[in-house]
Amino acid sequence: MSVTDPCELPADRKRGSNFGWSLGMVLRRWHERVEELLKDLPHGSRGYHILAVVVHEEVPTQGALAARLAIDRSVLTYVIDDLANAGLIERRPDPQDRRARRVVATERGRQTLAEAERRVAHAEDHVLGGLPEEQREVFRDLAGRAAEAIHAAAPATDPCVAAQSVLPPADQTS
Amino acid sequence: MSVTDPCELPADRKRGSNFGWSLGMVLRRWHERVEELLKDLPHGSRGYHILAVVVHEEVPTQGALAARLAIDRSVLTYVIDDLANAGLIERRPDPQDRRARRVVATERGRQTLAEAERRVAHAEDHVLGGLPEEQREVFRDLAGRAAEAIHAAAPATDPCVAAQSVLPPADQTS
DNA sequence: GCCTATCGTTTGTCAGACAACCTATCTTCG
DNA sequence: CGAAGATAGGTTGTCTGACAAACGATAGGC
Repeated sequence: MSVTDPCELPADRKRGSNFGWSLGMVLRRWHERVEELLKDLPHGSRGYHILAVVVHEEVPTQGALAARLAIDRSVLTYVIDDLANAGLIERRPDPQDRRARRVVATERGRQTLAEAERRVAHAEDHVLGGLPEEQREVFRDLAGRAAEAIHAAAPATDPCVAAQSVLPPADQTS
Repeated sequence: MSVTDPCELPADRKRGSNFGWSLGMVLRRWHERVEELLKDLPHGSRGYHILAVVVHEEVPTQGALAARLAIDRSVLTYVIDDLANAGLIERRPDPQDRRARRVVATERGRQTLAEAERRVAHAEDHVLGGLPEEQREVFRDLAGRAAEAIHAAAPATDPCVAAQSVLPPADQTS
C-alpha cells in the first residue's frame, strides 16, 4: 500500500467526516446512557471499568490497574475506596510487598459486574442504533483494536508532526 | 517496572465490555494530537469544528450552529469571539432579524480551515495507526454515521431502559 | 402599544483532571 | 546493620471546562 495521501480529502468530507466530533458524539451518548444505567455503581462508568478489569484480569496492584486503564492513580484511590465500601472488591495487603495492595473482586462484585455488563451491552446497542446490527460489531471491534494499539504505544508525544501555524501569514486581508 | 506484564491479555474477554473505554482512549489521543496541531487556532479542536461548519455549511445563526454541533450556546459566544478576532470569521447582523447574527467565514478562514483539515486528516491517520489502512476509513465512516444518527435522535432521555439497581439485594454486612 | 418568546451574552456554580506533596515500605550499597 | 534512594499508595490544592440561570435586546402576536 502506498502512503496515505492526506491531501486528497474525499469529497464527502464536508459533513460526515468530522471524525473527532463524531467520536465525541458517540462517546457522550454512551456516557449519558451508561451513567444512567450504573447509577448505583459507585462511580458509574469509572467504577465499571475498574471493576471489569479487577474481575476479568488478574491485576497485581493498584498501580498496574492504573496503567492498564490509563487513568491517574489518584482517581483509583477514591473509586476503589467506594467500590470496597459497596462490598464489590477488597483491598488486601500484598504479602510480598506491604506497600502494595492487591485488589480482588468479591463474589458480589462479580455478580454486579455481570449484571452491569448485560446492561451496558444493551445500552451500547442502543447507542449504535443508527448502524445496522452487523456493523455495530465491526465498529466495536475496530474501536477496541484502535484503542489497544494506542494504549500499547503510550508515548503520546510523537514529534513526527511539526508544530507550525495553521494560520496564513496574515497579509491577505479578507 | 517489575512484575506487571500488561500485554498479556488473553483475548477472550478483553473486548466486548469496554467499548466505552476504547472510545475514550481513541478520542483522548485524537484530542492530544489535534490540540497540538491546532494550537494557534483560537480554541483548538473546538474552534476547528465550529469553523468547519461555518465554512462547509450555510448555517443561519449561532443558535443553529450550536444545535448543529450539539454544544452549548454560551460556548459559541466566546469561541466565535476569538475566531472573529483572528480574522477567520465575521459576525454580521442578520438583516431579517436583528437579534440574530449570521456567522460567515472570511477568505482567510477558508484557507486556514483547509490547512487545518489537511493536518487533522494526517493526525487521524496517525491516531488510527493501529488499524490497517482500509479499516481506518471504515472506522471513520461508521463513527460518522453513528454520530449523525445519534444527533438526529437528539432526545437523550429515552426511558426505554429502566433505572434499577445493578447491585444485588445486599446480603453482605459491612 | 403591551406581553411573551427567542437570540445572544454574561455570570456563577460544580465536577473532574492533574500536579505536587506526604508517608510507609522496599532495595541497594557501604 | 543502617543510611539513601526508589516505589506504592494516599492526600491536598489548583485549574479547566461544562452547564444552568439570569440579563438585555428584539421579534411577533394580540
